[in-house]
Amino acid sequence: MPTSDRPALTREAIVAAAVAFADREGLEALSMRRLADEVGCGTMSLYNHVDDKDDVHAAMVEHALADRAPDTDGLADDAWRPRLRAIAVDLLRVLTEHQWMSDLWNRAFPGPVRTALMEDVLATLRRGGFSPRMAHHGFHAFDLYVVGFAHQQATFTIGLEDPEATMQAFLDQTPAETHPHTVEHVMLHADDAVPDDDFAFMLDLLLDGIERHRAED
Amino acid sequence: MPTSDRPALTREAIVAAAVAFADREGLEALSMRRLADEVGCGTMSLYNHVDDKDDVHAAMVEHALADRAPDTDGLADDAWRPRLRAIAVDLLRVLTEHQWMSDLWNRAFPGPVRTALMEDVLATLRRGGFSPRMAHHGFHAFDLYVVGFAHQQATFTIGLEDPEATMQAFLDQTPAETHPHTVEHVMLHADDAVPDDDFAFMLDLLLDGIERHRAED
DNA sequence: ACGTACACCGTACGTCGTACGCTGTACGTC
DNA sequence: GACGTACAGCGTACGACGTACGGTGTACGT
Repeated sequence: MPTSDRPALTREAIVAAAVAFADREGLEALSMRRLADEVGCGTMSLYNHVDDKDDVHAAMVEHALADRAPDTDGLADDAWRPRLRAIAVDLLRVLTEHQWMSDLWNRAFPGPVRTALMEDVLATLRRGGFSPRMAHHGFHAFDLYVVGFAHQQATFTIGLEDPEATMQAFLDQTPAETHPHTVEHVMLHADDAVPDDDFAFMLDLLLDGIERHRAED
Repeated sequence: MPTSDRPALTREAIVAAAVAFADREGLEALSMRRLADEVGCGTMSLYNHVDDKDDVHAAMVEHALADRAPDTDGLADDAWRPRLRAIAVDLLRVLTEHQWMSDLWNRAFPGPVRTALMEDVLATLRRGGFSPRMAHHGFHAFDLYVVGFAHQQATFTIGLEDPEATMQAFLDQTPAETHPHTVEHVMLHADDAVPDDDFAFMLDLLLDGIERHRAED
């Protein structure tokens, strides 16, 4: 059992493998045994670099969130609206690239990377002229919107193995006579496949709403 | 092994027991074995009335959602704003009474009760003068807000076994010099324990935002 | 040359969801 | 009454899971 001549087991390597695996096979397929196979080590060897599965989850969020790169070049410090928009669009990109992230968002303990994002949003609001109380509300609304949207997208797009059949099953159980508006709604989903439109609408709803309260408290 | 002289095993009884158990011990503590113990039958007997665990989850959501009772008495059909507000407040009540629901919301296949809620919200918007497209957007924003808020509340209030210590651990790892706004934000959480304020703020943000788009498309 | 520390991992325990097949009762048909 | 069938209930078993524990070997400070 040589301990050298192997690439050396690292926390970073483990977490990166976990992210890659979850991207490929989904979060619920990720077990400590499969992760060890992926890394190429015994199952229990993982525990030399990781506390437990929750620790892996938290580290995965941090790892994936690390390539966040909001495009705020040339934006003034107090240009809170375009800044928040850039942060939101970029965050949605990361959340979309890693479908498992929204699941973990509220479960995993926030690390430094997530905290930096938090500070970023809050600082943007405060520099934009919002009071601490309004920045508080704005932050929560922002978080809710972006992550919630990504979560819905993830569960509806990927969570279902056969979206077409699932939608048909849903329509079969909701007669148009008693649920005309629901059927109409589902049809809108079937027609245009543009969730980008939804996201932009909700984001503007949020930003517009916040702006109206900028002077308060 | 008498099959009678026992209260008779029913799908309803199983689901009700599952809801009660999850309310008491949490969703992750709910296993098919423990549920069987709760009901007072063998584990596999459950499967005579239930497809699998996912089926139990979906039925739990339907069961809990069934005592929804929005206070819309005396409200005009086209009074969409107070109607939506009443629906939201009532839905939040149900989601708060059953902390596990927001977890299952996007996972469980929607049954007739959930569909009725959907139809209720959409009909309210359409009767209020919104176009199909705007009702579509409004519905999603509504869903996102209410369930997302409940989800955050549930994971932060109950998900943590020791909220006090967890918050302190978070503060310990985020120095005030580098993250002044984050610390400020967390302090606001510690000071006033009024999430009602947060919910009302976000709900009005949403309703105000929607109202501005009532004439469109 | 020896002691210690520690990365690695084989084994094992208690849990999970559920497939399978056996039981015994209830009931429709003569 | 006798018999056949259907079906609710459940004991057992299988393959997964997270992870506690203890052994084993290498590397390194002395």
